[in-house]
Amino acid sequence: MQDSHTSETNQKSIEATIVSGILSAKIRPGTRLGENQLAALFGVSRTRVREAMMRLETRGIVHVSPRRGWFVVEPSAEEAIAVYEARRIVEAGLLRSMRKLTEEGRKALDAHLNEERNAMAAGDRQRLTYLMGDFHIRVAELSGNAIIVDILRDLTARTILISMLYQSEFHAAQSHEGHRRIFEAMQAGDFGRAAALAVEHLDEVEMGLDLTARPDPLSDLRNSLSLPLKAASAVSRQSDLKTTTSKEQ
Amino acid sequence: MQDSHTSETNQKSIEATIVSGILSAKIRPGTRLGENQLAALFGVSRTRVREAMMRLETRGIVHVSPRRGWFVVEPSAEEAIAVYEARRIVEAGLLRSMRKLTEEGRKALDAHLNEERNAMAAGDRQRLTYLMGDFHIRVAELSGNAIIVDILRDLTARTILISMLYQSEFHAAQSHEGHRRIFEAMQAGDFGRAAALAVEHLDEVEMGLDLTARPDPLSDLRNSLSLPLKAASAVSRQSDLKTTTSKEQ
DNA sequence: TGTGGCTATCTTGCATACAAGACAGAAAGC
DNA sequence: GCTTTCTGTCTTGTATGCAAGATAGCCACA
Repeated sequence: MQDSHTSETNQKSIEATIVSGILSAKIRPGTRLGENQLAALFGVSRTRVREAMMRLETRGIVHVSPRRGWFVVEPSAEEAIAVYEARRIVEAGLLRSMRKLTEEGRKALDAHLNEERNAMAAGDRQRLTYLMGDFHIRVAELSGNAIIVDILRDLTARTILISMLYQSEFHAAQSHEGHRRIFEAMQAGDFGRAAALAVEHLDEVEMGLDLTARPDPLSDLRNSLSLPLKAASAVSRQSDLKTTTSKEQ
Repeated sequence: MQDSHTSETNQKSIEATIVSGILSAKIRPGTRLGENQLAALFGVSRTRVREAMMRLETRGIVHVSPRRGWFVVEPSAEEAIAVYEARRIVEAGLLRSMRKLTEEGRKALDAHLNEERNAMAAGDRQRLTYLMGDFHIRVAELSGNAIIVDILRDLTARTILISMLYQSEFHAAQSHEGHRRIFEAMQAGDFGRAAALAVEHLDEVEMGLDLTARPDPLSDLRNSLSLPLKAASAVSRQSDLKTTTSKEQ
């Protein structure tokens, strides 16, 4: 893929490499990302690694446990629900805002669905995971709105982490069918239906999760004893303005 | 407002202070944010300031001009359009996803609309700018989804920067009326209509912009010649005693 | 065997030092 | 007077050093 880790690596590539690794299900939730390790891997100093980590933290991809290290986030069940909810909101809004599917867009999605089919036939689960997420990013790209694309990319990355934690079986065929139907509605110019189908599709995937399965079997014990380790799931980043009281939890 | 800049300041507060300053229209687009200046203001070293800047950069709030400094973003006309588009997508999706308005929520919005009225009566433009943006954040807060709230907060901050650049007149009454109607639809439980009204409202505000007015009349010339410079018109720094106010651009 | 405490080591947190680019203003040349 | 060049200063870019917390393992001891 990338030309090893020559001195060429600019700082953005650390970020991109990690996100890419998550999107393609090569990096698991909870993976420790040591500053020294990454610095050595990318041939830079800790300073640049830290900058990348800070950026990834604001994107909700990693979190830091003070003096212990950086970890790929392990979304809690509550966070998982919030991510799916956010995706439904954004994706439905996105589809509903569309007015027509360009020929170019039609081709892109069609090609993508073919890739999904091929990966299913080949039984390549890792690639399937990547493709299932990528479909939604491709839809976002059709809007031409970079802001929305970025938002959905990060949400998709989190979604993949969630499925690595809570998804017991992988219903690829079901997801593919969902994508196919969304595409069909878009092709028919019925974006309201496409939006409804997208919501339905995300609901299905969310329903396929076992949110009672704890990522860390001891997490509730830890939490009740307030013994931080892993999971530190406390509120991603709240409020630049009026934090007020809602610390609840 | 905030308890000065005691040694207590943690790094998040740099971020929060700047975003808050933008949301309340106290920081103008293009403002230079020198690392040394901020470090002195907050009583920390440049390291922490840089971390905050990096985070704000990923949030689309500031950008860095290599070896020249950090600046509050000055969205281009194209970016402005993208921001409004993104807001329409997210806010419409959000409203449409709602099922009911709780009594608590109704009270919060009602109180907010009262604040808008008061500020209009008082003619406090800066506060009005803040309130007009805050309405949308409050709506997002009703969803209870922190992800959506964060997204909309950042988009709102950018919106305020955009209006400071391109909005010649401030149609506060019109915006207030838009908010009132959205609230009314929500109260009636008609969230589809609320979403449509929100889109309409954002359209109106966007239409009120003069996107042909360049933030810097020379920017295109500068860009084409890659001659960066920007005098950060007025206000920006208080450190030097140079009295030569830039009388020409 | 089990328990408590100590220490060595590894981690990030943060500040600082220095390098290098960008700019402004003086100086030089015409 | 006008332009060009040079140089000093200011800015960020990056690495590194040191402090301090967290952890694991060892050892003493009951």
